Amino acid sequence: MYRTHTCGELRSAQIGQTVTLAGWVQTLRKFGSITFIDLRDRYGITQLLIGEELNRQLIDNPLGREFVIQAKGTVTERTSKNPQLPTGDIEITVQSFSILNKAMTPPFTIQDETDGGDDLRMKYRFLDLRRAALRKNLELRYAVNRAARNYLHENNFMDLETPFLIKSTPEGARDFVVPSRMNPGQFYALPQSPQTFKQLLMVSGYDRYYQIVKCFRDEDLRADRQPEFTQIDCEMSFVEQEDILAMFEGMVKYIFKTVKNIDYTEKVERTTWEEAMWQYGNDKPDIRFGMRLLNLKSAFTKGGNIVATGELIKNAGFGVFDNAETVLAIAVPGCNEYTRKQIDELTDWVKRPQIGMQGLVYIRCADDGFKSSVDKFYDQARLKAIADAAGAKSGDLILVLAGREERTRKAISELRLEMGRRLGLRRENEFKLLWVLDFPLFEYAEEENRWVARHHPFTSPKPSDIDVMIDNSPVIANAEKYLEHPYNHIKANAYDMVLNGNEIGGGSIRIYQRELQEKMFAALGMSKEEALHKFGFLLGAFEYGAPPHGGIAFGFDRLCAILGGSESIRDFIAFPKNNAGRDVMLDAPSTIDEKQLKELSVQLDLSGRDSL
RNA sequence: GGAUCGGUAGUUCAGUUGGUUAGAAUGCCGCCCUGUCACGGCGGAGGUCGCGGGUUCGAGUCCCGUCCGGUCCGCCA
Repeated sequence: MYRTHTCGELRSAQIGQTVTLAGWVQTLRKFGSITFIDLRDRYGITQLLIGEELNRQLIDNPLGREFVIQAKGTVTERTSKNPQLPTGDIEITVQSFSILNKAMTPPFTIQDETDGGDDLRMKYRFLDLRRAALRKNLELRYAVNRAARNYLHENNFMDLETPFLIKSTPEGARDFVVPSRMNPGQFYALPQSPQTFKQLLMVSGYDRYYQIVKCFRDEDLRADRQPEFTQIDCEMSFVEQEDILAMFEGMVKYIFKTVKNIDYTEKVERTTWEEAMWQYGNDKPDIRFGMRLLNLKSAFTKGGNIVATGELIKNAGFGVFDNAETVLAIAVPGCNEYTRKQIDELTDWVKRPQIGMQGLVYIRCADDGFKSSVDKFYDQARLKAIADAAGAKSGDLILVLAGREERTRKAISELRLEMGRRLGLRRENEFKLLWVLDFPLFEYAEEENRWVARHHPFTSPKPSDIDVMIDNSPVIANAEKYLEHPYNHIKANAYDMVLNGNEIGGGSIRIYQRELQEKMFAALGMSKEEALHKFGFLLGAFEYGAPPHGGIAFGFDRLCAILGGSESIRDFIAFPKNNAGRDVMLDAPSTIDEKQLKELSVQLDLSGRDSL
């Protein structure tokens, strides 16, 4: 037997017992004739005491960090206890020990505060994973996994596996492809999600399906995006949107309770996509704080009333505002004392290429009036009107951005998040859920001059919009005026769940009738033949009794990262890829040899590429 | 595809206006130490300053190119 106990479980209750432990040497502390060893495993750290006699063994067989050893000894009360360790009241007075395996000195310290950089830790991921910080992340991941499974199991969902080698359908993200040896010249694709399979399972009558499953997308990476990632993928039959929302806010609340012991009792807030864009400039707003947008150029709804804010800035001779497509403002609470330097710094912040604004207008609100960078153009009365419309109070600082519609909206949305962060309004241990509903069904793809599905092509339109879709041609006659095309206003039965400004899940009520699905494919510019070739199996299935159905998928890695209080999902994946999609430990991807290529009937053409 | 920051000891970093033998901390090695737990004390080893080219009497430092890594935009739910 290698061990009788783990390194995390012995307490003063076991004093006197003879035990055997096995683990890794975290640290050695030598004192002439005695040595202390912190022995570590997955469960914790226990101190070993090597006495005078045994200590001589260490001269011939010296120990080092990360050696794997086994030690037999007596659980003893410590003369000086360590309150920072759960096992800190006891130590093992070692009677005998043996080295199970030596270890090279690790390239970085295996401690909570490691001295290793990201790249190095990625290369030696197996060492990094020994650190308690990463271990806790993976434990949290497993806890979320179990909670989701428990909840879904209790609600009659069935975990059904779907294939990874499937058919490429170039809609949405780029596919990873796999050449087929037995079918020369042909390729499988790895699934971007099990979407069509779960819909087919609904047709088959498995009315509640789920899977915690890997999905693959060949797109550029981010801190919160990996080429292979895990989804909690779910689908239900005989449901309307309300049923799905209720079921899955239930799941997220259950995960909160089980994993974080948080009672999320309040109702999950809801907003429409349009409202979210108006109020936050963003379809995944962080609603832990207010600071909503004021549109100074066009009308907006306030308490059901349309307020024509355009009047607030008109006819003042300020060209920047007059010529801008849109002018958006936020009232930052308590910041009217920002110095010139601080405002200059903010101005530089919005001028960075990632934000891309030309400048920043400010209005300081104080009891004795307003002070702004546009005093030349706007008198006190008008500044007050703007401040009132923005809901600014004395002591606030109003920040205004002007420019092209989309860019300015994105910029003010980023600025709002940045100010929220600076003011500490994005509290790490506060969790706020939000449903964003009624997404547009289509999105205009400029390069292709056609409509693309905003969610995916299986999403159903709102019932009231079905006729709009049926009765109108998707053809965009005038690309300049795509905004006015009826398709631009069609809303989908699609919903996203947003947590603290992160999209954690999204789904829709699906199309389940062949005719409407065909219309959808046609709207996306697909010919009948093409649709049949790509999705004939699904269209066919819809003719054999497809039930109404819908579903949702949660980004599992991202959910774990947020619950763990981290921005980066890499720390919650055992073996992640780096920024360039490489596994630096395996050094993958890599070239394959000629023989393999030949078997696959694949020829490489790397002309025009800088390197392999 | 683009922007931006970084690459100096095993590791994390400092290195001023271009100027002697490139530093610190930590890790590693050796000696001392019976109560430490970030142990302590003394000593030591350890560098192609990512790579290539250029400017200069002289380059870690300036310029050009390139590779690698982080973050972001585009892309992607």
